[in-house]
Amino acid sequence: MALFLSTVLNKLDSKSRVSVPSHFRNTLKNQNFRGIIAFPSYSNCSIDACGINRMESIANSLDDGDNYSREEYELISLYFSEAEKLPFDKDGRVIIPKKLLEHAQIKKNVLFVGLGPTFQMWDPKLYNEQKNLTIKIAKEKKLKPRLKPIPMGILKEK
Amino acid sequence: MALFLSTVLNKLDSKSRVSVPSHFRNTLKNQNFRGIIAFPSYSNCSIDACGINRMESIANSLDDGDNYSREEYELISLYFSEAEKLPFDKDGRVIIPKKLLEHAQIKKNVLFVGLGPTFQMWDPKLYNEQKNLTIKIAKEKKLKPRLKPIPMGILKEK
DNA sequence: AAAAATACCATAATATCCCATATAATCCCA
DNA sequence: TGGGATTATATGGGATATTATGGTATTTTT
Repeated sequence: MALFLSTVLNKLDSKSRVSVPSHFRNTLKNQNFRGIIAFPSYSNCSIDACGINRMESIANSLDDGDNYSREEYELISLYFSEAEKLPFDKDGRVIIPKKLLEHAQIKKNVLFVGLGPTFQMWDPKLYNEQKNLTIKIAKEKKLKPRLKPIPMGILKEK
Repeated sequence: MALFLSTVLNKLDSKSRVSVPSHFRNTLKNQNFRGIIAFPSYSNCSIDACGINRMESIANSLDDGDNYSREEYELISLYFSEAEKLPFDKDGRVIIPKKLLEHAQIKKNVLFVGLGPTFQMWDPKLYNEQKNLTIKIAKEKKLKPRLKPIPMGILKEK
């Protein structure tokens, strides 16, 4: 499975092109389509993206059966309708459609944010705000991720 | 499962490279990626690290289903965004990104500390302080180590 | 023909590979 | 068991390849 990690800042040029970070490209190397799938995030001002294999497996699971409630089904359908297939050029860049740029309020810089199975593209400033909010909420609610990269036992020592 | 033990001091060179201790490398030998995953520790000034298999299993559990609240999901996503995939070069070294070096205040020396399923990278001086603090607190509270020197025991405790 | 999309090229910065050496660990045989 | 020989490891530096990014040319669309 694809695993997108870390965050990288790249520039949007006058033709709405950006380099997709090379390690993201490597992660996508043996997928059925040389490029990315991108669509507006419904929960915030960012662009969601992933490789095509993920979309295909979602499509399959949509097809075979009753995995989803009606509402989920509708939501996923919406994704498909708004998703764009963005191929890499020779240098590993993609052209980001105007619609998506507007949704994410991206002008000059594109922040690629790895989220594991997917990644997002953000305006750097908006991302910082979102990130701070997430941390603030986590602190207020005393959230700890149940799944920690460091074992519970060791942390509790401190 | 990977098992990292003991403590090793290595040097950071002018290109931000360090040798990962050879026995750590051996521990990672049959993982899906020849290198390490590293991210800022959220509880102190060190770099947390592990093999990719651990991250993949976290990514999978993120993906399949409703295990998480929205806030938890966002928090875990933050970890992915701050994690770096650091491949070994031919000689078993990794390049540590500037961000991580700053977080851990590492300049010249890197202390590798095995923690069982994961390990950490420290500035030696900071590690000593942390260690002394831990010991001091343990004495004050008259804690006795319930834990055995074999980490499996430690983990099962909790 | 004009505009838009696509392919192609150039370059500076960066990361990667490759080799050389010093040090430490291991082996092997008397 | 000792101690030289051999191998593995850590670390430095130079050469090479990638990457990000800008721009120009070519094709396609309208």
